[in-house]
Amino acid sequence: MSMRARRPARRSAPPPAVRRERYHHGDLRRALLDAALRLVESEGAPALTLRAAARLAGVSQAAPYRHFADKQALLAAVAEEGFRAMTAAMRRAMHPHEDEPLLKFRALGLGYVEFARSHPAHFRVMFGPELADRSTHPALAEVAAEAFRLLVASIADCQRAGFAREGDPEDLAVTAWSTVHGLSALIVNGQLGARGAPIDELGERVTQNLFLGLGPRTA
Amino acid sequence: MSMRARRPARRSAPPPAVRRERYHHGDLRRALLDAALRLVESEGAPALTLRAAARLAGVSQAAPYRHFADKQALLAAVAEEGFRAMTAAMRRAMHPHEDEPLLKFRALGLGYVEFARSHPAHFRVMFGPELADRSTHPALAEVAAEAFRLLVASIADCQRAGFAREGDPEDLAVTAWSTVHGLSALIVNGQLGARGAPIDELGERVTQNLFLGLGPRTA
DNA sequence: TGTACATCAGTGAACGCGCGTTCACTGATGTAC
DNA sequence: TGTACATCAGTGAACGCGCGTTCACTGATGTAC
Repeated sequence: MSMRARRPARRSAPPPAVRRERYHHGDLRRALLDAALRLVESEGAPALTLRAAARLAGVSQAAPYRHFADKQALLAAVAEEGFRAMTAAMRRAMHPHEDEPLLKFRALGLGYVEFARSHPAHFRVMFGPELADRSTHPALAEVAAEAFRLLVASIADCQRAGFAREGDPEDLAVTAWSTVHGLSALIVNGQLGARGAPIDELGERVTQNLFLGLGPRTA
Repeated sequence: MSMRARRPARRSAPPPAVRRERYHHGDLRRALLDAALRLVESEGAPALTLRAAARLAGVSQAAPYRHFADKQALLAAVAEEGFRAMTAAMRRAMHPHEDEPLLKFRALGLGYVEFARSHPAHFRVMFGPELADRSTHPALAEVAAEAFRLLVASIADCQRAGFAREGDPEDLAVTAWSTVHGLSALIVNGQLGARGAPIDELGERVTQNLFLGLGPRTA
């Protein structure tokens, strides 16, 4: 017997999604996703299991299968949320620099690193090997592509303003992405521990170098 | 009863490490490490378990505990081997360019990326979150530090030759490291799949950009 | 407005699995005498 | 050279665990009439 009280339904429209004394959840998919995010953030990626998410959402361990085909599907949904949050964070960071393409570009990079720093496990899920094949997760592929487009556009802006050297912006974008992604990965996995500069400054310094590096060549 | 034949010992010195019809292995530590490397390379990091390594080495599942305190210790040993191999690969790549600091530097970067490309799972173990805390694995910390020193020295060479701009070489090294590490991570985790340039060329292009970027500023 | 019923989101129990680790043990080694 | 014995690298069985997934089921919903 369950410890959950069984009360008669009170209305037929979905509830405010807070009550959980009912047989039907209302929005279990959303609740599972939130639980999964909480798990990833607080316990790390390996703690993200279907069973743990169900537990945290207060439903039976078989319930998630009504909303996610399998574990990968939940993982992909978590990554998708991650890309959305990251893109939003980068946009927020860029916003104050609307008229200065180079500062805007740098803010984007700092936003990327800052997102990784504050959501390390989430970052790992987003870029981890489990989801390397995105062909089965088109929604994930799309949000990831959108983040990349933001970067390419920012570089193209710099080029138009004469602040970045010529060339295929996608090409420069891969370099810039590599730099901020690498810094993020190194920080997140503790590889820069005892290195001279405090972590806070690394983002500044590295993006500063990157920013110098992408400038137009005078030679 | 074991299916292994029991024969009387034939000599007391350690055997050529190939025979395995004896009760004592001879160099089980080495054999377990080799098994672990094989597992990581062929099945990926999650396949690396103490039991699987024991199986592959042909010993009981409890045997590894005579040589590794726990699973982390085996993992750390695998990562250590990885750093050694990577450093060796980079040195090999740099060798032909002994007198051209900038080419040498670039070869180092390409060597890094190439190592990651050809040993993706090993690369993940080396930089993964499981081993983020190296304080308990001093040997691992040392080989990792050596790789970083190689990079710093290469940058200092470039500066001395006037091919790289001024500044703390460690600072520039973190930028360069971020770039090659990021590119490696993105490639290894399949994030650059459909992107324009074939993977082969990405290393060339990105290191070329990096290389331009670190050059002395004329402005 | 009232009711039969199809739909489907949940339940709870079970499956088989492989893992890390511990334990008391035994076989082989090599050293002290 | 021969032997007793301490050492220790292996064995094999077992522990408890949590996982993904499946199954037959039941309770609630909301629609057709």
